[in-house]
Amino acid sequence: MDGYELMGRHREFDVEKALDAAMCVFWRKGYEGASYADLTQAAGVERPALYSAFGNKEALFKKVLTRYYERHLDYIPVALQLPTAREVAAHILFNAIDLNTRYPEHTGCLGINGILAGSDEAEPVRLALIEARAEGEAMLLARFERAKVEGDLLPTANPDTLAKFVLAILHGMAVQAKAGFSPETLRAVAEQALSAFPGVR
Amino acid sequence: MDGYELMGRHREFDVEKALDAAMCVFWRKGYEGASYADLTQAAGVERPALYSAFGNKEALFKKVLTRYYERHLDYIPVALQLPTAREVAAHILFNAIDLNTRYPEHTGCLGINGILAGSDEAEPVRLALIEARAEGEAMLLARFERAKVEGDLLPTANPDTLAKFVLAILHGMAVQAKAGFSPETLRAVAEQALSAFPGVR
DNA sequence: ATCATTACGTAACGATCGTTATGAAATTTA
DNA sequence: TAAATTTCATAACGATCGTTACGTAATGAT
Repeated sequence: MDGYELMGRHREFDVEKALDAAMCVFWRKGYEGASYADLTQAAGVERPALYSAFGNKEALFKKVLTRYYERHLDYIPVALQLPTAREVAAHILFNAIDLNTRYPEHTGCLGINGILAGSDEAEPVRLALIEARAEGEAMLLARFERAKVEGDLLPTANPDTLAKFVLAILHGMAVQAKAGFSPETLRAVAEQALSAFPGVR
Repeated sequence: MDGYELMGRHREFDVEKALDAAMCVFWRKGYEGASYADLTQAAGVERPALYSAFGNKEALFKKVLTRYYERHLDYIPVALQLPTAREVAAHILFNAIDLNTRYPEHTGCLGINGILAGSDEAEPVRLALIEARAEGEAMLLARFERAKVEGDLLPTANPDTLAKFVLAILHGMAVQAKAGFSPETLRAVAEQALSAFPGVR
């Protein structure tokens, strides 16, 4: 299908750039806090153009969410391949700090910012965010279970609790980043958390 | 002023019950996710009655927030009076778990649920929530500094980092409660966090 | 009993929400 | 060059948002 030219007028805006613009808006304001006026203005595109390219607001958000995981949470699969559970946890925490504070105009985590509260209409999106979060937890749990088999986690360690603990810190730092915490401050929090991580120091 | 009867028609609804009803709605849906239709329906009161009693939506939310701190976060001042820093942290974490999971229809923490994202119009409320969070942190920090003076925190301990770490867990558990975590699961997370707490075991 | 004052329910306000009908402009196909 | 197809910008849709006139009912003060 490559090189095949569709009949009809060509799209005049860059779909990738429009998605990135929408991501910034959703990241800062959450799903419901972001209006279509915000989205079209950020993308520099009229309303019907966004609809024809991505569908409605919910569909657009889900595309953005997928993009967010691919483009900004790509450090997670990388972290999961590190040799020890402790290194995995440290890598995830420190990269999250960078992500949560890198862009001053949209701090915290896109995947968490919309997960807490909203109207009933936004419930499907909240559930999607909850599910995405759970998938990340499942991956981390699987990695910690492997670590137990491989011996770099003690037999007394509980991989499930450990995964949930690391993610609790992750979510807590996302909240604190939204409250204006600096990366240096968050780093101290992460290191304190890692001191609770079982295994050789 | 007690027993003094104001001129004019008497209020027919219970202000306290209306505030509690509004609290439930804000707790579940956040500030922006809660509509005035939701609030009036929950309170069983017509719109102008809410306005005349509490002012506009923002003023109502702030009254509810104050009430939330008084009625549901009252375990914090209690915790701060416990003899050791470790007991303070444990008391706060375990009571937060109970609060975050006690009401299935509005899980998590009212003070956190509205703190992450919203439209520009909701920014004043977000800032108020951020400030309230910071006040709690300041109280915990002061308590940990006292603990260092009193010797139940080692001289090498960093009270500021420790306070922020405990609150990171607190915020993280609020997110996880919103994601459906059971109190038992959250308790395991909290205990894992406490294992990172310096001092005698 | 009359007036002043407050709360009540109804009903509506302008603004914004997400969404879409519509016709002109642009491009490929034939 | 004419037909087919797609995108474009304008403009509007109905619904809901937070907020408030407005007229009536109820109470305290005189």
